[in-house]
Amino acid sequence: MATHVELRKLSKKISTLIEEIIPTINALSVEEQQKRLTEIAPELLAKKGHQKRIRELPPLKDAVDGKVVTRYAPEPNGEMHLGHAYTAFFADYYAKKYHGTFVLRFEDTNPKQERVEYIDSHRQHLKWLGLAPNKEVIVSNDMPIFYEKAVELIEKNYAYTCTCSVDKMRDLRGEMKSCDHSKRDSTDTMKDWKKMLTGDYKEGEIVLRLRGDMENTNAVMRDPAIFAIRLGDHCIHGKKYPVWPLYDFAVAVEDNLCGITHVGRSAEFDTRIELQNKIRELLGLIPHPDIFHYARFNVLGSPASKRKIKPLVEEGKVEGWDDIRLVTIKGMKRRGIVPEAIKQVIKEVGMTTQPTNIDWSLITATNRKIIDAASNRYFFVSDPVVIYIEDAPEDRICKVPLHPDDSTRGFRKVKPGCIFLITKSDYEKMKVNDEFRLKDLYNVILTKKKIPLNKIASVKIDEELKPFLKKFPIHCIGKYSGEELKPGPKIQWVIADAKQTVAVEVKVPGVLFIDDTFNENSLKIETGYAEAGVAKLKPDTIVQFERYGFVRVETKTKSKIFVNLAHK
RNA sequence: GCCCUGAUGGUGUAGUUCGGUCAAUCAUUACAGCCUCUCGAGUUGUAGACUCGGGUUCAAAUCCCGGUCGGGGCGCCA
Repeated sequence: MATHVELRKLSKKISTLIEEIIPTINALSVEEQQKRLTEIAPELLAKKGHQKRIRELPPLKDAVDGKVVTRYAPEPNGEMHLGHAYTAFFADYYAKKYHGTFVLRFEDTNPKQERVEYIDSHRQHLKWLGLAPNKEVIVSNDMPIFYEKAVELIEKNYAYTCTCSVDKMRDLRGEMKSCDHSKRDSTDTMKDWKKMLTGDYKEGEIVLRLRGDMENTNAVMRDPAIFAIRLGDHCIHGKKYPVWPLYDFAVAVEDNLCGITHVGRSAEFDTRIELQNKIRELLGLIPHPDIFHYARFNVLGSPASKRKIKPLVEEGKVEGWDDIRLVTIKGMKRRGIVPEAIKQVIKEVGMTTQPTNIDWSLITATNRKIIDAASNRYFFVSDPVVIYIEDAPEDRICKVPLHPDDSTRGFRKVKPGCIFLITKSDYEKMKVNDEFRLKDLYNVILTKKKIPLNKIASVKIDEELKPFLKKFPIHCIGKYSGEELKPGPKIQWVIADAKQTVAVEVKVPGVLFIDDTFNENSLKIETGYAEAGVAKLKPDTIVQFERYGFVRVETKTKSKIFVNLAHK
């Protein structure tokens, strides 16, 4: 009926017919029904094909190919996090989609907050993410223009200076009443404005207000301040400018200067559109950009806001802004989340207008699929236990592929002896007489548990090995039981020899917050040994420790290598 | 308090503009099978949702009215 509109008039008759015929059909057996259907309409029997689609973001309103200008406009007052990446991604995505321009704009109009290092940090992280602005703008460089526009508003009497306190003004705005200053004319305002610029007023004593509408239901329209005195040292301009534009004024003018056609931003700004449009109208700076909104983007247990992270950094509850539990770009990079995964997740979540609380599993699952094919495999034994293998074949070389699905990546070769390290949890699961396989090597039957090596007469241990073996209190004995590959547990191992292993320390990230309370156990350190090849890996390499997880190499010292667990 | 905004499985999304193809998409998650010399990847299957109450209609996730709940704003922050 969706396609055959003409049938809709007959809908009553049709439903009657349907009801009449249903009992007849139901009386038939399933086979019978299938047979009949094949005769009448075989296409209905075909299974609906499930296609994996690549999700595309919705088209932009009024977008003209080649003319779209988007922006990512962070304030350089903190580290870039997932929320920033979200905005930057859309700006980049739509600029590319419509062959337009992506502007990176630093909104550095609060001298006390901004830092040059953050400007740099945003640039670098964008690059790392593969988001490429075509143009960069630093808002504070346009201060002369802002002053010019302020004078224009004052001359037209669209603005007035006001010395009311913040508290008083808050009350007045609540009551929808103007203050006495609003009655002053443009000559008085101009005098004050000049005094503001020459330093005759102190910080906090006076602001320039827009003549808005004190009775507007949208409270931001009630004579908002648009310029204020700020005497701090600006990171680029020092003390050159005593008076600074406030957010809405700066954005309204700057969007026009940059020729921005489409703005994506998070929904907390939606009430400001009216104000920014009004400012532009008063100054004749038309057209307005189109705004598309999306809601805040949260990761469950990992706050993104500076407000929440800063205390953690200061109290030392996290290692810094690049802590691997955080969703700062730095942190995710260190953890081993790759740019493509971040972008895929952002695209998948899309531009919903309701606040989202995505789970880390969405990020880790996406990341895992991307890095799986590119990550070499290594054996790692955490919390090791020593096992001595009786009758172990001597003088053999073990050759293991670096990747199970891609032999072109090469192999790692080791010469095993008869003493190995295996993971304690594997050991604990096994009983005496259980058979298991040292993966890629041979089968072993566990013969004795908890036997110190020096109590076994048949074991001869190199003097050289003794100090190394002392570190492991639990020992056990196994017996070689053939080469044949058969079902059953296959466990990872490394050779018990300081020269053929490397000590590894793994940082294991957990969830930072559980129901809004800080999780004291959110970071765990695990130690163990990996095969020697791991020692040669360069920092920033991502590999998989088999049956353990994907890890990113962080740093190394002569005797130890430090890695971060990205995820299982 | 006033003003925006939103509500689809545990989580994230598609579908809502313009009612019928929705017996609701894709993914994540959990479990199981296959495959695999990893507990990874791949693959197959199973589980799980239209916020509630009314209304309109032959037909409502979709339209209308009311309730509930969530998020945000009301700065000399951005």
